[in-house]
Amino acid sequence: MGLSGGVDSSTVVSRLLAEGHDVAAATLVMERGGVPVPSEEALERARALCASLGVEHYAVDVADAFERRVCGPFAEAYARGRTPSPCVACNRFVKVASLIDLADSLGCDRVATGHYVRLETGDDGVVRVARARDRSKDQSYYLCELSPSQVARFMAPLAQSTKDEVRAEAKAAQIPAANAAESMGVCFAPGGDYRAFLRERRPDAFEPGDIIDERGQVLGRHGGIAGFTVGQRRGLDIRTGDGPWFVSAIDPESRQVSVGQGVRPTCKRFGLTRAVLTREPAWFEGRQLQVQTHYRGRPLAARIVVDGPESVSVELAGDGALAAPGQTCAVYDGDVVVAGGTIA
RNA sequence: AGGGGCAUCGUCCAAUGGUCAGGACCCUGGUUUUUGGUACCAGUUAUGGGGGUUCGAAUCCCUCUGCCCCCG
Repeated sequence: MGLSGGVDSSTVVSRLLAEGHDVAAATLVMERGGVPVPSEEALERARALCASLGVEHYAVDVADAFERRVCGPFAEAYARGRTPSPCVACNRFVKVASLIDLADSLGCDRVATGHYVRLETGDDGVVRVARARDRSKDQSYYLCELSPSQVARFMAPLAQSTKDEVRAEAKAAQIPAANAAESMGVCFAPGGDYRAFLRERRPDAFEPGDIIDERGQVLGRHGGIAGFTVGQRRGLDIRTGDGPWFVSAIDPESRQVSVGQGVRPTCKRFGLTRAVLTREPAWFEGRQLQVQTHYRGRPLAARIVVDGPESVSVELAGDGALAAPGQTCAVYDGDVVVAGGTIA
């Protein structure tokens, strides 16, 4: 059981116990810039909770994996003019991966977290991640790149719960974290300031460059490509007075940020790399599915063509979507995640 | 050293002589959010200077300054 020390995971521990499971809890810890993540308080809450419940608790240092699978790629992506989705990578390569490793060493069958997702068994007998009953908290997007073998061992005790129910349950069970604040922002950048983190690690991504329109006209200067994302509007400081401008492309070689005027730049089609598929390629053929290019994004009707083992093409049926290279795109069949990948 | 035109938020524009000079973009802040962005909400900033007419001037008159255009 992954126990961060927050409300959700704390509630999951007591719930699993109540259901009669033999539970061991693990808090994944690391140090970022001299600051412990999660906080000392959260770790202490987790320890205290386990002590009071009689649950074994482990603090697992995941600093190495986090650096290699999340932080490193995060900085690298920005330096290449892309916009990474660190939480998706973290869930797959750090959180769930570490928990499974620990489960193996302890002889545990399954791993659980406090994610708001549901698990659904398909007509082919394969278990997949699906949207939580509480749609407003649904985190299936963040778990869309879990491998099938990971999902097979995954448990999602909060699948049917709402946040309010969890808070009430935590309160009733006298869990100290009941009133803890929601986490937000990148966990590894102090104060959530990812740009300060990047500036220190990749100063080259903060070299000034030109802001140009589609005809190559220079409209302004910028303070580094790491400050921009395709689709971004604010921060360009373009004062033509005739409508907003949006970032349409970022070129790391020339350090040029291209912008277009008027409406948000949307893509009708784009490719996914490092895609994780939970269906056979043939299954996708001609099938009407939905894609989501942001955690809070609306699912959009689309077709998927599998081009290779980890490569697919997405073709939107409607007006297109804001698709920033480097971001995660989740593919749904209704409520069920059938694929996930990185926007090319 | 002829003639004509224009000067309003940071930018681009609006305002029959009459409510706190309006909007868009930018910017700032907030909401939302286990990424970045988007979206939504809110907010700051202006009548080039000086005179005059009028109860009242962004608006009419004079002048200074600065731009633009046409003809020499």
